[in-house]
Amino acid sequence: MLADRLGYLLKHAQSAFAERSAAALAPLGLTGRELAVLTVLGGSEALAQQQAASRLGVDRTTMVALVDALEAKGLVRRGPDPVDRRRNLVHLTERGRELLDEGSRIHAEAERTFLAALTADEVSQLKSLLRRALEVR
Amino acid sequence: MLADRLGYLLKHAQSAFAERSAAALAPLGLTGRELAVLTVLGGSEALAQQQAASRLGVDRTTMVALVDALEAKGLVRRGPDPVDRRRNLVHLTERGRELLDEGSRIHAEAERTFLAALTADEVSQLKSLLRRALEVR
DNA sequence: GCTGATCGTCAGTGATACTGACTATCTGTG
DNA sequence: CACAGATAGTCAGTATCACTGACGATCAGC
Repeated sequence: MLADRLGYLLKHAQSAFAERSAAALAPLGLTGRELAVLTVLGGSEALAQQQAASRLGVDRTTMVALVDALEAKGLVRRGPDPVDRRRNLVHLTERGRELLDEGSRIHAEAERTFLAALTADEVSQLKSLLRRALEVR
Repeated sequence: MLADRLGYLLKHAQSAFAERSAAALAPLGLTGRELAVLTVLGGSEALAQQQAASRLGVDRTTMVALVDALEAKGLVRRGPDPVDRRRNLVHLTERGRELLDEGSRIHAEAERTFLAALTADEVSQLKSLLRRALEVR
């Protein structure tokens, strides 16, 4: 049975949610990936591109284009790392933090509607199961 | 927190599992997508390409290349549909059914090792939650 | 002060999926 | 029966995405 196969379920859940989330974020001019970068950068201190990339699980060459796009929109700015000049520290701008807040709100809302068939308990169960499956590797 | 975001969890679970499953299937000369096609075709009667595509959730133009590859490997064969000559009915060959059986075994095994951190109950819980989230749309 | 490693960047590549157009065929209407 | 519109499979072109390999700049250890 196809619908019992993990690969099928994950792939379709992922793509369906990505589509819904992209549509919800479009009015902000943000993609889901860009919001994810803002989220990573929203922590206490600025990160080098590579650090941001590894937290996000993307390649450092992919991060270049993501930061390019965000910088072009004025949401982040690259700055030199005083202690290691190979690195760019990426900071959120004020506008970047605004969009991060607004985007997070929208993302949470998209999650709720996507998982409308599940109770709040089941949602956290689902996330916890996925997290545990991922943590092992 | 990034690891709480559904999109992040789904994307990484999907790609990690796809990678593992592809590696496990490689000795058979099959990709995960090809095995999925064989699975869909493994039902009681032959399907037209479009029917197979919609059950799999892929585009009909994508199915063309998938069937091309499987036919080149001798695992399926295209035949005319006697009642609608626009359609190709796609049948499993004997070898195709052998590889479907072997591939299903390997896929199940890959699923078990991928979800090794979860109990059997939790695995079916996870699948059932994903299935319910998908069924709504 | 050298050697090897790391960071950001860029060009090129491969996989994936889609759109649009085309042919052949079917279906329904008159 | 004839014709219009819809559908199946195919193909070319395009967009996205992520990766590899290379490069210059910089760092760290001996």
